[in-house]
Amino acid sequence: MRISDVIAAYIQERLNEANGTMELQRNLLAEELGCVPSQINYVLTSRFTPEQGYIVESRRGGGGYIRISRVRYNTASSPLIHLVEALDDTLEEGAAQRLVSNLAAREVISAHDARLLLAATSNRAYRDVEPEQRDKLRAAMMKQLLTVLSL
Amino acid sequence: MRISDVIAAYIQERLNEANGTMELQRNLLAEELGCVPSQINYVLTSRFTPEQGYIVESRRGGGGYIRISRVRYNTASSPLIHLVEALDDTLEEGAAQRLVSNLAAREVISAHDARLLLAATSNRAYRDVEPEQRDKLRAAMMKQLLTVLSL
DNA sequence: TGAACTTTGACTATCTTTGACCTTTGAGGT
DNA sequence: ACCTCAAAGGTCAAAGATAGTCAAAGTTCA
Repeated sequence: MRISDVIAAYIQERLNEANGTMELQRNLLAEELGCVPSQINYVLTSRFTPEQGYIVESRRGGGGYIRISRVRYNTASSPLIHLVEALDDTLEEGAAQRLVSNLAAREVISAHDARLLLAATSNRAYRDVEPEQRDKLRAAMMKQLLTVLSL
Repeated sequence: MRISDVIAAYIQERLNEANGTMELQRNLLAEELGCVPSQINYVLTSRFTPEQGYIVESRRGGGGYIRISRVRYNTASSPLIHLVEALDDTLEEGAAQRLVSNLAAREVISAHDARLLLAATSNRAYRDVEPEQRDKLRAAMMKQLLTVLSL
């Protein structure tokens, strides 16, 4: 198993326990999990982005910390609407996969719909599209589908 | 026996053992079976396509993998399988719409899934794709999605 | 014998891990 | 108040680990 996944799982776990917000000390956690400190940053930038519904704040110096919070979606207005607006107009395959897994993990979409979204945004369906156009197509596709799901 | 057949047989075997879904590591398998890694791709693209009832997903980089799933051939979903096999590799927007409506009317797919399929195969999402490529993309997309629906 | 299928390998794309070097901040001494 | 500096965290690029693409060369078969 990738060490990145271990780190991500650890953070998720603590977010669950603590009602959606947690703090950690980078060097301590790195030592505990047996990785270099900057790997924590890698995990944060690749899997806990605003696009995926997380806010990361931090502070350096003595008593420094990294705070991670899950954005709370109030169920009144569909979180998907905001997400669609926030999405860039280009989306890489890996980013799409992470986004979908995240929505499924947070039960914003069903596992069934997640499979469809994954298939619809995978490069496998895009063989006849110029590689330079794929990320734009993927973004447009994702927005279309999320919009349908938000109705 | 062709090496491609050996690879295909190996995958089938493991799919049988494992209830229709398996993961492999390309380089490891290539070494084990004594072929170049790209030959695995050849086998996957020639014999494990949606037309033949398979979904292939993968991930590169450290901890990468290739996951192959076979659709279930239960009677409820078999109309979809036959349909995917029969579909041409080009599909116009109107034809896609009629196809989806028809499937929904016959209750082969749910109204919910029908809305997603329509969105995913509508020209609205295809703005960045060369017009000449759109019908091929639409066909590939339809096949991927119908295959996922029959999983 | 020509079209279709298979085999290979060089090159590319993507994701992860690591480490050297940089910046910020609070604490304590003066 | 001001200075200094150790204790955080941040950045970035290189190296490592996988998988994907493509076209040339070889093989098979109707």
